[in-house]
Amino acid sequence: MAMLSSDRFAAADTTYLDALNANQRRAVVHGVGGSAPGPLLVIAGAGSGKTNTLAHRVAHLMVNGADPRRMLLLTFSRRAATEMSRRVERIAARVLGVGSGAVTDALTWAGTFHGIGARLLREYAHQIGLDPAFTIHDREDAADLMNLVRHELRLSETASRFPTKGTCLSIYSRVVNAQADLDEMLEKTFPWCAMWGAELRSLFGAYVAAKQAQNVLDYDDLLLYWGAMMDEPAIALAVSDMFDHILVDEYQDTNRLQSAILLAIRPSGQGLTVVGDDAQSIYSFRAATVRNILDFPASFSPNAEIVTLDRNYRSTQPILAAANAVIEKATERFTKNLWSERKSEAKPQLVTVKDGSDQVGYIATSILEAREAGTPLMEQAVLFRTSSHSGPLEIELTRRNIPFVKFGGLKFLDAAHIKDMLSVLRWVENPRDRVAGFRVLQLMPGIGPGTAGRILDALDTSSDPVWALSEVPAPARAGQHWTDLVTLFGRLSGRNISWPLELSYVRQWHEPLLEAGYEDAHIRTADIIQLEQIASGYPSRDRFLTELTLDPPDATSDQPGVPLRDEDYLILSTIHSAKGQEWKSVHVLNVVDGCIPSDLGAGTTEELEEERRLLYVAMTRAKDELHLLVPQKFYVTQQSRYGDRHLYAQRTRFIPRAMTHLFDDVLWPPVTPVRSDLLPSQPTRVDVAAKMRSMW
DNA sequence: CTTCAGATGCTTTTT
DNA sequence: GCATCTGAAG
Repeated sequence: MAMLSSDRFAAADTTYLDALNANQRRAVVHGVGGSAPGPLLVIAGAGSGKTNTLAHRVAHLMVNGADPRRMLLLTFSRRAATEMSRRVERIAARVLGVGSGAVTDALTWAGTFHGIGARLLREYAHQIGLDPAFTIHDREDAADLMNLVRHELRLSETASRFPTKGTCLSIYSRVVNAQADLDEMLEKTFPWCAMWGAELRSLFGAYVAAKQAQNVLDYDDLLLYWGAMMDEPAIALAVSDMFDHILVDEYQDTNRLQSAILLAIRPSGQGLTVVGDDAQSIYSFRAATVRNILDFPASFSPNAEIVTLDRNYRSTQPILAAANAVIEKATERFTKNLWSERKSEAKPQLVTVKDGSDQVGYIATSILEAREAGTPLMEQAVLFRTSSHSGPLEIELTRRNIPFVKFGGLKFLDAAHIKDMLSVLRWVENPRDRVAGFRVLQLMPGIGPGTAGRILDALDTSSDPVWALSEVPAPARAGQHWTDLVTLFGRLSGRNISWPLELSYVRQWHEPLLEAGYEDAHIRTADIIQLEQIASGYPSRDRFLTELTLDPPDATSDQPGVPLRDEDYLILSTIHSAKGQEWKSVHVLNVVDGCIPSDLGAGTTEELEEERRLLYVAMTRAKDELHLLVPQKFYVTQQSRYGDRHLYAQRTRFIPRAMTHLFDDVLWPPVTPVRSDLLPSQPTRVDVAAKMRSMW
């Protein structure tokens, strides 16, 4: 990237700035050209060209001599990072005349907090007493480990019921991410578990010890260890020194731990830019706090500069008027109303339907009509609060042959047989990882928790796990599976097989177990073939495991095989996963009390406010057409105590009667007879480890 | 110790 | 409706 040296472009053509409005331009050029720009906060409303502005700033910095390899770009997901790189590429290519890919390749430090954390931790592992070969537990693995520890401590045998593994992990995670006190957190957020304070503390202590013994980190550790690492001045200095510019996207969804890390890298705020919108803060369940944005300016002296982007380029004025009305009722708000010049007569639609099946029928019909009118499926989306709400719709779409891709909810990687395969790889990569080993061993007939535990104990005490495994007396009923596993383990550990060929060896071992263990083995085999395809996109086993855990493929599709097909398809997404996206036409499912706001989220005022912002985020995804669906009756499943039942639903409280004039009221099906075919059917310098332990 | 059957209880959203 | 837990049989 030597060709990006500064002087050559000092007088470069900056016409790309002309396309920006005044505030966007202020954000883009802030401090550029001076010695070091001071901290900058960009409050960017929905659809205000946030990504574009950020991309322009990155490009502008580069045009003015900044080295892209010394830029840290923290985004919310890797999808956002890719999108950002793509746009920077386009702008920079135009101005600098650099070939395609050159810029993106140079922006090496672009990713999520967790992803960047993992990279830095591997790099500095030796200095903080961490084995750089650590493996990473996703949420489910972490819960499994929590469960093992929970049983070891005999907490499952308490007289009254102890919180489940998932709840324990949520509490732990929340405490860590909010940097809060356990007892306070229990009191405030998990009152029904408050009686278990002491037990939870000891559980968490043992959990942390187990993670350390097994050389695994969970998601939270990636931030926690990174943060702790920054407490060591020498390391903090070294890390700070790697970057000239740090840009953070979606700052409203960062938590205290993340902001602490950021401030540790840049106490002065020099070269630091954060972008966010408090009206779109929807991740407080993950301990994100809007205080990060509010407190940002005053964290530095002189204070950070603030630029507000309130012109919306996405939606028509009637859609924006409705969205503004919804968010206006928020009890606490800091950003201004958005405005747009996109005139339109069409108000957003408030569609009342009888029940869930009419809702699905309306959507399918409306989507096909829009497609006939020239809006391809890819320009349309259906959004919902909870992943499971899309179930009936998915059935109907499949029935009508409408292809779709779904974001959010259950992931490809969560399927049991995929986890089985990955566990084999993880166990080989890190034989101390008991969760992985436990899972692999129990796949074989005749091996249950007891036997698996003893085998793992034997491995733990040995310095050569491959040898130790071959010394274990073969469990009788496991038969050929056992000897094959020992061979496989030895082969993969020896690294004699090239990646991704390894995976097909694992498959060969796994196949007979798959066929014996699952009724629908042949469907699952297709998934495993797809897994092999995904694997071929990664250079090595460890990269594959790490990046797959940190950045799992987030879409599932109705058709097996190639995940992203060329043909047209509809987008189904949770509102959370729709963050940052936009479509011409948007349908929102179940805009009724009990869904938005969710029953579970209607407890405290804060939770309720977050649900309001969620509806706001959903509405502001739409460019031209917005349909909010209000089924009058809807079916509730899996409710505690009362079982399944029908509920008579009310329109969401966030759109009271006084607000309905901003919408067109639609009743569906219309009173006129409907064609029957349209009716729906159905060397250690800091002992970070000790620090972690002493927390509990 | 494993395995299976029946009982029990519990749910959002994601890195 | 599902996953998880418990208890009894093999």
